[in-house]
Amino acid sequence: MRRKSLNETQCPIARSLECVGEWWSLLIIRDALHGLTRFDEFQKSLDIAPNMLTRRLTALMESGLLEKRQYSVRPPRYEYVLTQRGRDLSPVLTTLLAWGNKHFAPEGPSILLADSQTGEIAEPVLVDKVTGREISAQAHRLVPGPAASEGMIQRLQHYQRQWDSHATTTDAHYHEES
Amino acid sequence: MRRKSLNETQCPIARSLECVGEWWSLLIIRDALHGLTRFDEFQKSLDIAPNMLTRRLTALMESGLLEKRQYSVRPPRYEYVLTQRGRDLSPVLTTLLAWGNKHFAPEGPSILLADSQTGEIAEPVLVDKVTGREISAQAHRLVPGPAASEGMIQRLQHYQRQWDSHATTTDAHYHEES
DNA sequence: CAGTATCCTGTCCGATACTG
DNA sequence: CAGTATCGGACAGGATACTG
Repeated sequence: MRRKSLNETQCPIARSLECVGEWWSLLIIRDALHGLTRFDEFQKSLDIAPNMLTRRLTALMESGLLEKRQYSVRPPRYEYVLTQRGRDLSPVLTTLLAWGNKHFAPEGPSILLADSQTGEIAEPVLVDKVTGREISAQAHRLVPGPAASEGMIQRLQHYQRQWDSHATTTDAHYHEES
Repeated sequence: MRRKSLNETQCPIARSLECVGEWWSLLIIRDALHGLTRFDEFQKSLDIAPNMLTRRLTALMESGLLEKRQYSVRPPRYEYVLTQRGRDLSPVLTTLLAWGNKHFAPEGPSILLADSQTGEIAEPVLVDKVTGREISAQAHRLVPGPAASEGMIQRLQHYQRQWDSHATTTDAHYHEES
């Protein structure tokens, strides 16, 4: 395949990007999460060339994020629906949305998340379901899982050392940036 | 620029992807979050061609995710450190990690997130900081923010209709139409 | 060590034309 | 409406050589 280094990588982030790294992928998933299912809905919404859309849809199906379903026999018509795997990308898109709102919306956000019942604006935060505490670089760290290879363990140890020294040496100027 | 449709888009997800859509970007940020700062640390960790690394680092600096800082005068040496904007990508990477663990680790995850104090495995979930409830497609929806254009409002209304019909046809029990 | 300078290939992506 | 076929351009990404 294209990037040999990744096939050897067990890094789940790299593996995830293998699926949704291409530019349109996440936007298609975004629209699918919004309920779009048909070819021309996607095309109009994304303003994407039809051949590109075909390619991306095919790739997403091969990755198991979308399923093609026939909804009409005559004429034969298909719709593209999210699998569970695709739906599970929702938190990724939500955090991406929050990040974009925070950093690329000088005149205020144009899209916000709201509670369906109360209508109140929601503020998405990542927390540890076990302890309820907010996930942070200080309070959490990465550890090797059951399937970690020897190389991965080394890598994580290396990271840990890097982070330790980084944290102690650069803590000072963290606070002086606005 | 390359994708004219996106410059017109106010979608914060699209704007975010404008920054980190390229393939290496998020992996570099991942390593930077782990404490890597120097050119050759990145290069060894990512196994990336040096010219590509230069290009990506430059792009990330132009997007305001990284800063170049001189840490030695003679010989002149620079390090690449995350800005606040770059550090704020951490939740995105964490959710991506969780997604990868869930869907692309048949023999179990190779990397997990753990509580630094207790060592307990953490389970990242996205919740609404206001209500404390978990963010879900059923309990939350997207609404136009203060800077939403007329087109964006239309778009969100369109999404809402799509989602309603989708929800009622596929999961009738979720939502009684009022 | 920390990159820069070239050159090359793959492919992402767009535009257009066409089909059942 | 729901795509497929074909062509071409831009650029991400790779390999290699070279520099202070």
